Amino acid sequence: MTDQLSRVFAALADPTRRDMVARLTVGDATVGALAAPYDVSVQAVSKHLKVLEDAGLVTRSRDAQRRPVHLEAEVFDLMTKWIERYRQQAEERYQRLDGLLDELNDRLNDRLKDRAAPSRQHDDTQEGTAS
Amino acid sequence: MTDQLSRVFAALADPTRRDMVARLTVGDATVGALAAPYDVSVQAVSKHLKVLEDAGLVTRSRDAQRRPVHLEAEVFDLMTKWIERYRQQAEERYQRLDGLLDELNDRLNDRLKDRAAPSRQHDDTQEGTAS
DNA sequence: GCCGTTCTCAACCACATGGTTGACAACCTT
DNA sequence: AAGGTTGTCAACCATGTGGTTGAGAACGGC
Repeated sequence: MTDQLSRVFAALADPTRRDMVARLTVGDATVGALAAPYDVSVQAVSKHLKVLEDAGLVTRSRDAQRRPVHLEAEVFDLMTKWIERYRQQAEERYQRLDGLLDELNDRLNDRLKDRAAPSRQHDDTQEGTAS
Repeated sequence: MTDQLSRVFAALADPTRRDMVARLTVGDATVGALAAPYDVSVQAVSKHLKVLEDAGLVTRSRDAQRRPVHLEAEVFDLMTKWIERYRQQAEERYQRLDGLLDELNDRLNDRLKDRAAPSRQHDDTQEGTAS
């Protein structure tokens, strides 16, 4: 799971981490402050932050012993872009009522075949790489 | 990791599964067809599909031995809602240029204090639960 | 009825993940 | 200098995840 998009999704797959992100939208916070509401050790929270940091969702600076955590909003765009792209396609497809369309398509092909077109080649190059 | 949103994010944290979703936006497909491009066993793909199904991203019907897979677009909304909510907040905050604002705020408070206002209470009820 | 195709289930394995505790680095306070 | 606060790192443990292989269910074609 090396690519950034995967890391972002994985990071947000945990409710605790999602909650931390939510709380960080109102302002930076120290590790201790972030840990307070949860019933786990500070070390565990530190690990969660590392995951968020590796995903690029968060940065940690320093202020004496503290390490204020800052949310990086730009990374959200990565996800929204990916999601929007396929959500749109999926919805378009839904509204096209494919079943009917496919049937019409088959009939059309039959007619074209009748009119002396050579046998069609099956198209299997569709890849849709998700990078 | 019981809640749906977590399952959706986790499902999309895998590049192979993301690619399958991408390919499903152009139309339903059988397990075999989905497995073809990847260098893994059909069983592995079947497992991936189970994950997507448990997340509600996909449904499997049946047609003789085949099990056509269909993408459920509605679940994407769960994510977009969550993301948009916090992305907006984060961006607003970013554009407010908090550092400067906070400083101005402090100065303003100092002036108000000079003018006989009572001491302000700190607000710590902000929680941002992510359900 | 038998064979090939398509797919799932079960058992197993290597490795990642989320939690713990203990040690300690870095820093402010006194 | 000594001690408290804040946080990370390392080792460990239980559980989850993504892959494998093997067996078999369900079905169409001959």
